[in-house]
Amino acid sequence: MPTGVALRDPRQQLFDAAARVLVRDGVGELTSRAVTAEAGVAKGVLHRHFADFDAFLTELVLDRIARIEARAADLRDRAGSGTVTGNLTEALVSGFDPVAVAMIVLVIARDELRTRLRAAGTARLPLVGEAAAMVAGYLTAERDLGRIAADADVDTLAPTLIGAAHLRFTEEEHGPAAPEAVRRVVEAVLAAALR
Amino acid sequence: MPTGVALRDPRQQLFDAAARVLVRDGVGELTSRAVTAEAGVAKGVLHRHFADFDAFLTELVLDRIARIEARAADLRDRAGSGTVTGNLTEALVSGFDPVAVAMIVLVIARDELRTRLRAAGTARLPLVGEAAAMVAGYLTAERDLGRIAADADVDTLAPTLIGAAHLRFTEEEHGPAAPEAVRRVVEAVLAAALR
DNA sequence: CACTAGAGTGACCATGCGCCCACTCTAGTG
DNA sequence: CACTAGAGTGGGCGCATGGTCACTCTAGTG
Repeated sequence: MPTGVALRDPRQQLFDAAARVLVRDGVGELTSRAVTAEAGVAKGVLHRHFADFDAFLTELVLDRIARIEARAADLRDRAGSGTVTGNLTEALVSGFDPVAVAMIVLVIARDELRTRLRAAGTARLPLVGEAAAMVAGYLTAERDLGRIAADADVDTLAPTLIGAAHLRFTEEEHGPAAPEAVRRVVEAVLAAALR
Repeated sequence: MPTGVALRDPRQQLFDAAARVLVRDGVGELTSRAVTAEAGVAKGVLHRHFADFDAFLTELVLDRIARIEARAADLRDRAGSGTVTGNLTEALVSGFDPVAVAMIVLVIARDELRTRLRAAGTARLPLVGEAAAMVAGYLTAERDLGRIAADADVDTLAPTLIGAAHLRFTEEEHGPAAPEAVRRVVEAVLAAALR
């Protein structure tokens, strides 16, 4: 069924399809065929818009990173209001949604992807690194406001929170957020800093 | 070059070869061909000793879990001597060696593997779950000895420590242990419990 | 209204995977 | 010393993957 009609935003359409496949079927099923089929387009579309499949995946991850960065401002604006524990729990729960977790798993699983992402300027483990920076920024703001201990080691606390929360979600196997468990983790890590 | 001579412990030989390939070349290169080539045996050997490749991988992970469990007793025996922080740092650094990290990455990457491992009775994320149980046991012992706060939430602290430490190593990309970073994580998480 | 540049299509290709199995060799048996 | 059960070998099969490209259709142009 050949069509000459242009798709609307084929790149984003493919990104969304890939996210659906990833969350629904897992990394093992994330193939170029599965993505294009899910998007309802021919295989050729992907290769017209991306150099190769790994380039597509790289841009997919970078696209998600951009969204996380957009949310970073939100968390930082919360500094000073509500409770530190509550703000962090909410940010971690909403930040590590099933798609974000699947994306992290994807990066872990695909060796090649890490190389390309590093070439794209995203050092360390992407998504996690961005998320840690976001949390560190918030914690610094709270510290400046005197709401957490002045000697709190922000640069250690941030990746610790992310790591522990990340594991929680990985363990849950892409399941729905478990805010209670995340809140306990946040409380445990910040217990000393909050006094 | 056909040989009828029996190999010595071909299963363990293949396990070791797989670990080498995994650490050296990454998950993407861990194929049945690569493993048997690394072991210096023909492809057929693997299929004589294991039903299929995923069964081999499953047993590989279970083999590593057994080693971790064997080390659990060591950590628990340390309760009461040295420092809590030091004991945990050492256990986490030696426990999350490159092979263990690669093994966790392998489990994350292979959807099929998780299903099989669960069927084998290993619930949650294997290796991580075992390690958390090990740390929880140690922390409980220290709490009974009065060396950490009586109200410390051991069951939250343990997976938090594992998660944060795990991320450290994943970020480092199978690199050598970074005891300093791990020690800071341990101190941050236990700061309140140690008062 | 003829023309064309651009976008989507899908049969096809090479590659590499897990797996099979006819075969060879050896060590043990009586 | 003939026989055989068992273990290791490796060419090759079927399949799914990522990638190619001659083709078709459409929207826009002068």
